[in-house]
Amino acid sequence: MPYTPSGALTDLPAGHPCETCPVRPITICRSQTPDVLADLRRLGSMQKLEAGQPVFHEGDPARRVFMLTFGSLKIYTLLGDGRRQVTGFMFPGDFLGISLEGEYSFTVEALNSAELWWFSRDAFARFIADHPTVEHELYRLSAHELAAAQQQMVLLGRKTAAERLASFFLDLQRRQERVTGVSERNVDLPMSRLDIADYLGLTKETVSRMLADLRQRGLIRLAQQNRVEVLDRERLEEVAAGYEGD
Amino acid sequence: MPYTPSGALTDLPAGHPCETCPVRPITICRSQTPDVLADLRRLGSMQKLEAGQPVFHEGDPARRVFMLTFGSLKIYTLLGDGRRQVTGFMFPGDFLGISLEGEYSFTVEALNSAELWWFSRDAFARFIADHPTVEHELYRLSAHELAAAQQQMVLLGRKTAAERLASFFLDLQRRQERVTGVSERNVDLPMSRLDIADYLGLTKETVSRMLADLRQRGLIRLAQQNRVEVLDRERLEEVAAGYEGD
DNA sequence: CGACGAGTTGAGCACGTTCAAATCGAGTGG
DNA sequence: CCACTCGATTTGAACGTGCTCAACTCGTCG
Repeated sequence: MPYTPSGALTDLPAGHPCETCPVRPITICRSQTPDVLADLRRLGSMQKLEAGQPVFHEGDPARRVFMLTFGSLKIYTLLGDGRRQVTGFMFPGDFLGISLEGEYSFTVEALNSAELWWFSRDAFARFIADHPTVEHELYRLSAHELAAAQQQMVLLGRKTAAERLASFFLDLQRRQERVTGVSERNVDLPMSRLDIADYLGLTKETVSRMLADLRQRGLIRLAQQNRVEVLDRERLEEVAAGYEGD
Repeated sequence: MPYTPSGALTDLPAGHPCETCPVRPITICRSQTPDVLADLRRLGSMQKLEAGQPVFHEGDPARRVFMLTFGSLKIYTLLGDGRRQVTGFMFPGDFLGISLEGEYSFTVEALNSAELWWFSRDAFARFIADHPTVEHELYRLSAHELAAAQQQMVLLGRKTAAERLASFFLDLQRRQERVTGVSERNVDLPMSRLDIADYLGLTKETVSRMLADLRQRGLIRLAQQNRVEVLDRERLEEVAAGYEGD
């Protein structure tokens, strides 16, 4: 159940402001014109992935740049003893691997059937050279990423478990809105409870419990196991922002 | 006790690789040549700050770009009920406010006597237009920032209190090395215990306790209240990375 | 229908918090 | 030079949120 048809990149409404991007790797947003994107595709190759397959691992030499066109990915890093932090999820239209390091500093894995295009570093650099607006766009977007990363630090450093869940659903909702272009009360969860837990700095048990809690408080409904319906967005926003009846 | 003389920017050794930047706002590193920096200064105005004075507040219209030349700053955001997350510290050479949002999304305050240069958005844009290498540099640096932000997410989401402290000291040490160009066992702490706590997602009491813990284990020494000496860097690295005797 | 993995629920525990008191340290005035 | 003050830091004890470990349920696929 991915969010968008595979024609996502050209079909998407242009000029979305990206004001409230949730945390994710560098993204070239919907503001690229179709012909620029067509140029880009010509330089790359397509790759299909099944759920659980890696795009690359932490420590691999960073030779390629990726653009996700279908499905969703998770990004994570591991600590010595196996503790895991998911640092982001990717959706169609997102770019990956544009940090200019010698090695990837995280692992990326498909959450479901995914389709992505890859480019050699050189080809991508040539593309940027041919399209001078792109560099600025990349820079602009990475600034957005950074703002989103700061929001995630606030979440991880200072929010309670329930607040983290609330923030997460609202972020996902906003993001799906940007990808699909339509506002939806239903939010798809292509990731497992464990992935959510590792993203929010919790355990899967706590995620489960807080989900039940938000449900009992009438803020959300579990339409299916992997789909949440936001029933009271306003109150959910309050919870997410740390305003409560306290 | 700031880290560097006020001539920092031109005096700094050129070409530092910035490989392991700790979390901080966008920085134009030491790789800028002195004449480029002189050009930049010509466009801006200098501003002095005392400890505790704000540079700007969350929500202020983002009209200016700043470059810190002396002293240090802290960056934070507040939750509705006063909970605070410090998302970064800034040191001489760091840039601030280059995200292209309409409003600053965080508050910045001086930790001690500081000196910074500011530029109107327009002037800074003109500067970038005149120096085409800078855009690329900015983009490169924000990619580094993002990598550092991801590291901080791992810290906040998955590390224990002791591991957070260890990571923090090592980050600060690396950063002071980059600023001063010399390797030092002593690490200055221009921020209060509360600032450290709010940066690491802890309380000031826990910071104090874990400091005592690391001291008792012979990994650090408290030279003064605001200066830590790293006694056993290797073991401290192990603690920071989450490898322990477990 | 049975088996397996993912998700939920429950009980006890632990790490870090909270609240309170003691100590330290820098600055001020006698 | 020392006494005093005030804030920052450290230390202590009780508490609580979220974790751990275990049992149970659900959904999916053979």
